[in-house]
Amino acid sequence: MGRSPCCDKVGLKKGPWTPEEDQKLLAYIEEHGHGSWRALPAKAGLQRCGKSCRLRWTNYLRPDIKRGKFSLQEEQTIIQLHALLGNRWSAIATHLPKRTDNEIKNYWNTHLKKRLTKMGIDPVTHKPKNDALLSSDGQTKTAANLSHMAQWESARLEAEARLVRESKLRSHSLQQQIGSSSTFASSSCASTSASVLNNNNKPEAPPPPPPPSRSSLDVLKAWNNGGWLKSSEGSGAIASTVGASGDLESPTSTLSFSENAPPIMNNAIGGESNNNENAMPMIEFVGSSTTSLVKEEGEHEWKGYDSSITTFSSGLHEFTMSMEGTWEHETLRTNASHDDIVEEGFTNLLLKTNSEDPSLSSEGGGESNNGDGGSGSGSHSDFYEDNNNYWNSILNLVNSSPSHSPMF
DNA sequence: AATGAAAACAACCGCTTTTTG
DNA sequence: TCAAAAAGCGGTTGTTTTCAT
Repeated sequence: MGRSPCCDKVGLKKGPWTPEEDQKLLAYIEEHGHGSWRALPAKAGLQRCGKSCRLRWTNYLRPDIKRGKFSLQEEQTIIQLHALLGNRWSAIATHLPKRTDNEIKNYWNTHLKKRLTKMGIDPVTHKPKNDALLSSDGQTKTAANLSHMAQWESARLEAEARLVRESKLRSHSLQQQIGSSSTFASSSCASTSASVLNNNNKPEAPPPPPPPSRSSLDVLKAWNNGGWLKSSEGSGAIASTVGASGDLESPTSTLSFSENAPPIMNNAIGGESNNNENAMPMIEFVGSSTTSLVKEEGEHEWKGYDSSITTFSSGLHEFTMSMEGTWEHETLRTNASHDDIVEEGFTNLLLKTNSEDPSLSSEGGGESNNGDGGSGSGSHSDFYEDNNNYWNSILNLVNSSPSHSPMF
């Protein structure tokens, strides 16, 4: 059937926006809301296509976005979430208050990607580039398994997120039916502003449903709280313990999975078959993660990031890790250039081996229930620990996402 | 001071997904 | 139910700025 172009391109201006154009667009939206983007340019007296106006508004003119340099914390967040989510910029953006996906994407492409590359880390896989050189069996195998694990978990989280979102939507519509109103916290920046401004035409329009990544977080949080394992142990029903820990506003939702047989991973870590129960490598973060983010009222700058000791255990491994040392940027900040800080901070974050900190050493190798002990288990390779540290830090990040962020 | 290269940023393009009538 | 419109999203390109020579 084909689709009509978003606008007829004849006579429409392209390229950078002028202050005058910005002013026109701002003034029009402030007064009328954007309504239909297609119709907006004519009404606002702009020689632009509606899509261009929408992008300009979404990425630059909206009052609720922050411009300017990314903080170290933001950079860390981006890197960690990119490791988890890949190039899903909009999902990443929901974790960074007031930042747009476009800005994050650009920042990644122009700064962070290069920086990681420079550090010898593949920005796509977030693994050291010399993987290939990790010749021998165990390490390569471990790397492969971790990669599988990450991919599998990512896919699983997506599926989870969908289900949780659907569940919440149902829950929300039910609430609406019974007259309950506005239990939603603000959604993502974009949808928030859009929903507000859309009110011009449809003042009664309900706020948009929470973004999927919110659900992803919920799942992670639930998972992180141990609820995942606990609830899934018996029946395969997965109870999302959202809100159970008291740090989330949304109601508890319970879902059931028909697929009680998750995709079989190419063995769990270490490649051992681990009884019947662990066709998939469950990872449990045994709840001592005390990481917290403190956000100052009125400004969305992370003021601190407590160190934490997190026990990381999978069905096969258990580690106790301290994130201490990772967040020393406040000190570093005073003594080094931004890039130096980042180099240091990220290097510590991503590559720091446990050898520097006794508490980082794998607790008894953690492999208490690992009968394998084979490749890579005798001594955790640095790579292995690095990976766990890395992924743990990602989940710590997710776990510590403020419940009142726009994400929620 | 001039110039070319690299970096950074802003915007566009085109595809996909969601919404609406 | 279906088609069109709108919005979302990620990749890419074009322009501007900065830096090195």
